[in-house]
Parts: sequence; C-alpha cells; structure tokens
Amino acid sequence: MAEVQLQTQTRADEAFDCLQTAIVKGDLAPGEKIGEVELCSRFNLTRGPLREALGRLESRGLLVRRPHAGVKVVSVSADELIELYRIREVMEGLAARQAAERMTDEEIRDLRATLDSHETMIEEARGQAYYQAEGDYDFHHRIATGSRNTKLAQMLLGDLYYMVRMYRYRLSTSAGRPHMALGEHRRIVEAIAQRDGELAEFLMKRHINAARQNIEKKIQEGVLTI
Amino acid sequence: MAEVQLQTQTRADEAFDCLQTAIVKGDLAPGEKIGEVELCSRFNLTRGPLREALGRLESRGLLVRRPHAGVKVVSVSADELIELYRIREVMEGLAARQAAERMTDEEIRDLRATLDSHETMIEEARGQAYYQAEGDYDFHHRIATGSRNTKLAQMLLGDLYYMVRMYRYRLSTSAGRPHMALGEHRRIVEAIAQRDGELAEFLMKRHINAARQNIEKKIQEGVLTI
DNA sequence: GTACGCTGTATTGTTGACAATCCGTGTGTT
DNA sequence: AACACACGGATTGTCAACAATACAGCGTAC
Repeated sequence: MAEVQLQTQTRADEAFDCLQTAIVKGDLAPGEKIGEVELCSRFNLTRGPLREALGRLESRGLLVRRPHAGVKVVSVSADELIELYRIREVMEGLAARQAAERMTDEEIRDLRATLDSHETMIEEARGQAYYQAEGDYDFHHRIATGSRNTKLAQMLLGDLYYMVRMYRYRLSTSAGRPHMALGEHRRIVEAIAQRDGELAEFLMKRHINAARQNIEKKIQEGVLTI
Repeated sequence: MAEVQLQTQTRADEAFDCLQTAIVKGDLAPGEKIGEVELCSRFNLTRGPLREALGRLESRGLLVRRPHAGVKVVSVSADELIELYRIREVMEGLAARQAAERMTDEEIRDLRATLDSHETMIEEARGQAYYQAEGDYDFHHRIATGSRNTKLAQMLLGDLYYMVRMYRYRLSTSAGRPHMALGEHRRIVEAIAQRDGELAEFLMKRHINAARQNIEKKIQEGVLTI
C-alpha cells in the first residue's frame, strides 16, 4: 500500500500494472464482475486512465468487456489452460532454438548461474513454491529474450505467461516435480551452450509437454478445479 | 467516407478499427509520427475514445508510444518481418494439426469450396492480387478458427496477421507463386480431411517456410526495401 | 400463474476544459 | 563558431461533469 510510485510512467501504465498483477495474483477472481468506480477508489485513479488500462487488458485477453454492461475478469476453463500449454510448446520450442543460435556466451553463463541458485534453493528445501512460481518463470523469461525475436518475446512475456501464471498461483507443485524440472532445464541449457538449436527445441517442447501432462493429471484427479 | 456506422459498438471500438485498417493499408506510413488532435479531426472522434484505442493498438504492437512525446506507427525491419514468419510457422503448424483433429466435416467442405473459388479466380487471371491478399488470408483464417484453440486463433488473427498484412500490401506477388501456394493449400486440406494431424502440421510449416524464403529472396534482390 | 412490457436507477460511454511535460528556438557564453 | 541553457509554444496526460444505455423490479395483461 505504498503511496510512493515511479513518476516516470503515466497513470494509465500504473493502472495497467496494478490490474494485471491483481488479476494474476487472484485478488480479482476469474469471472468476477468489477465496476469502474470501485476500481478507481481501490487504486486511487480516475476513470480516464483506468479505461485506457481496461482497453489494454481486454486486448490482451485478460478481461472481457460488453458495451454498457461492465467488465469482468476472464475465466479460463481447464481445456483452455491445456490449450495454452500446447501453444507454449511450439512457441517456446522456437524460442529455445533461436536462443541456441543467438544467445551470447555471457547470457549462457548467467543462465547457468541462475540454475545453480535454483538448485541450492531446492536443496535447502525452503522455497519450493518460489522456485515453481518465480524461478521457473525466470528461466523461461531468459530464453524468450535470448531468442532475439522481438515479437516472439513480446507474445510470450506479454500474453501467455500472464495467463499461465494466473493459474499457477493456485496450483500446488507436485512432490518431485521441481527437481525433475530443474534437470530438464539443465539439459536445455547444455544444448544451447553447444549451439544445438534442434536439440534445444526438442528438449524444450518435451519439457513443456511434461508440465502439461502434470496439470492434466491433476485436473483428472480433481485436485485442480477451474 | 461513409458517415453511416454501426451503432451497436462503441466509439472506441470504431476508432480502433479505423486506425487498425489505416495502419494495415498503409494510409498511416510506418515510422510516421501522428498527433492525437490530427487523428481526432481525421476520424471525427474526441480524444477520450481515441486514447483508449491507441492503448489497445500499442498493446498489440502496431504502434509505439513514448510518454508526452507522442505516438508513431511501428516500423518493422526486414529482419523482424522474417521473424514474424518463423513464428507463424510453428503456430500455424499447431493450428493445422488441431484443425485436422477438430474441424467438422462441414467446415472441411467449405474449405474445399473456398479453394475451388480461388482456383477459378487464378485461372481467369483476374485477381491474382486478390488471391494473394485476401484469398490466402481467408484460408489461414479458417484453419486458425478451425483449430478450436481460442487463444491460438486470437493470437494469429488479432496480432500476427495484421502485422504481416501491413507489409503484404506493398509486396508484389511472384509470378508463379499463387498457383504454387494453391497447390500447397490443397495438400494441407487433404491431410486435414484424412484427419492426419501430423501431416497437416508438416505441410503447413513447409508452406509458410516457402513463403518466407520467397520474401527473403526478394529482400536480397532489393525488390523489397523496408 | 406466467409472461411481457414499462419505468427508475445505476453504471458505462463521452465530452470539453485544465494541468503537466517535452521539443524547438533563441540567446548568451566559452 | 559551437555548445549549453532557458523560455515559449504545442502536445500529451488528467480530471470532473454530462449523456446514453442496460439491468432490475414492478405492474399489468393474457
């Protein structure tokens, strides 16, 4: 609830960020109808910038708007969540391949260091949740930007990840999954280090496939209800 | 310049459509800086709805905005155009595979009929440009929606195609390319009709790969300067 | 008893004026 | 002559009031 805010960006940007994180974190539940004036008082904004932010969020598919009828947070069904992973599979596969061709040696070093820090975190057994939520995101983030494909990174970071994280927040991680995921990450990085784009793509696709199957299993078990 | 307009949608939607088509058609040149008041008088709007539309367009990557410094149409470099086709390759490959699994028999019939009409258009030699510009778009549009993957269709139809069409408008089609593209389309449809998702994906990826190479060649020849 | 239509209220969409910020131009200095 | 700084104008960002529309509740007709 800090009143201090970066003055460099505009209020509309601020509203956009606030709403986006609120939706992703679940403070605004999926399917929830939200009034403009309520949001204004909640985030200390006026309706002008707010509406601009709402337009952007609608365009990104995080909420739906019906004329004169209000705006409500998008609710993604279980099937649609699975579909999201199918998209990630092909797009991040491409990102991994291009990253193998274009990442600098320095970036690869940083990537390895990131995985090392993740490993210690997991071994110390504190912060499994952190690893799953933020560490995994960090890894994929670096690959996306490392692809040097502006539009690809934009679509992954700006569209897909937010929708996935929106559900990952309420998704408890399976027992051995973080450790297994880390191993998969390591192999992907090694393929990138060897500049083997084809292998990196294959491994990344398999990695996301495994994550998808993990979620599918949970949904069938009824652990995750959407 | 028709004054009549659908009253069902809001002014912001109208502004969004107007600007989007203006950018795609080239009425607003890439890199061109545009003032808000000028746009208002040009499209008979006020600044409120206009700004909302600008926010949406920025979010989709069709224009960039610097705070207090104005907004200008995004200019995509030749390299970035190529990267767009790399993205299309994997995403439309996925779309073709899922379309093969999920399209109804009726949709497949319609798709075949569409290709037939394209064929007569090409043979009559009138409307090569039409085929390349709109017919091709029509084909890929149907595949995307036929995938039954909401987000995938949204990303293809809402993001990628507009950026591609923005440059296709000034791209003269190669001599024999439309006829060859039609043949590739036919083979993709047959794979879908046989419910062979793997093959459909492969053929679609190769199809877009060919289109990309066609553009790369033109850029190297200096025919297309971006 | 149910279905249809009407009206009131609350919410959204729009407008025009006001405030904050940046860019170009001009002048002064080195 | 070239650079730095400051000022004015123009443009963007923000605000609060006005108009238009949809939803809910009630009444009436069938």
